[in-house]
Amino acid sequence: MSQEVDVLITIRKIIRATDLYSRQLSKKSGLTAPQLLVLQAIQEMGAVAISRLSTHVSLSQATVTSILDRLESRSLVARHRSTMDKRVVHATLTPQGEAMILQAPKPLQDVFSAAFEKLEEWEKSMIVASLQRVASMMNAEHIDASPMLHVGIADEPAANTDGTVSNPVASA
Amino acid sequence: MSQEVDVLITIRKIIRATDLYSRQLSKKSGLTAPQLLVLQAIQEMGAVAISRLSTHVSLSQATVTSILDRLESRSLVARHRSTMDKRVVHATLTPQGEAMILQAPKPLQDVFSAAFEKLEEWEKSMIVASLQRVASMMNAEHIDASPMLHVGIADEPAANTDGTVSNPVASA
DNA sequence: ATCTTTTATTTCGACTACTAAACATTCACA
DNA sequence: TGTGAATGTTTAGTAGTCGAAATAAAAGAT
Repeated sequence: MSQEVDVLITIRKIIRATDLYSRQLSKKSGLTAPQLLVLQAIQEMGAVAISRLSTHVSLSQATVTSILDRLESRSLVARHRSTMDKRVVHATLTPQGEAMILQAPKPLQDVFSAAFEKLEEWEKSMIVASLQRVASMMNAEHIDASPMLHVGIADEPAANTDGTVSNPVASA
Repeated sequence: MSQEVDVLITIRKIIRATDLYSRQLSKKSGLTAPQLLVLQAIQEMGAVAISRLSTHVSLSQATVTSILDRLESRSLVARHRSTMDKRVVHATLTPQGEAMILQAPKPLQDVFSAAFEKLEEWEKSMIVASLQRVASMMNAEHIDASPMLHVGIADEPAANTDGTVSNPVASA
């Protein structure tokens, strides 16, 4: 079987495993993977604008907003409108948020983390590099670039004529 | 930032790219990736029970049901209750469904393949190996381990040969 | 024959995720 | 200074996704 197919199948598995893990995480700690990811990003970056946050975690602003809604309703994060620029909203961790993050499982399942940590440095780097390569190959500009050449219906050019992804988060 | 987090974030990017591609597909052809996948499966398998369908496309029955709802509301597929066993529902393509499938683009494969093919052999191998490494580290048996349904599968001969969590409906 | 278990599908609730559009502000510049 | 473009966030609407619970029907057991 071809390597391309291997790649796609494997990606499918990873996506599925990630999703299942997220549900499992949620059952255990009350936080889904994206919620935890956002929480950690805030911890890392301090009071941070939503837009920076969304870029950092590779989710659209709208998605981050809805994740923050849930986190805020549970008092794990707080929003503060910036006084400098009143368009901007900064997210911060509440003490409960800090506490939550400390006791929460690691972002990927413990087993994965443990396994990953044990790898040789070169292998970890290789994995990170490979994933990033795949991500960039699948990335919007590529997807957008040669988009539906094979389509039967190619009635119009790519979604965005300017060639960018039309999302507010901008390229990754 | 830790490599572990890099891995997570990169996976998110890959998931996102996949999703974006599906939306783009939907704009062009009116079908999202999962819808197309289901449609193709029906074409391939003829009048097919929902459960067989869901196994085939690796989605839960609940998910397939909701996808079918949309396809049915657009008259692309039809459901027929089996007369043999009245619990069973068979899905079939309507003529419109057949027509749709003929002019629909292929799923992600082609786009990705185009980029992938251009890589050096060593790089392709590296990517495949890395992805598989990740998938196996995230593997179903680990994920399946804690939820609560590790019924008898504790030291089982592994979940599935393909590494996916066997259909939740079937297991347990 | 009836009661119980198993199997097939749908419904429900929750979450992630996106785009597009609505708002609110700020900025640029005539 | 005023107006229109740009920027940051939220809202609205649609999909996909799952597990769990609800139905419905068939099979098995007593």
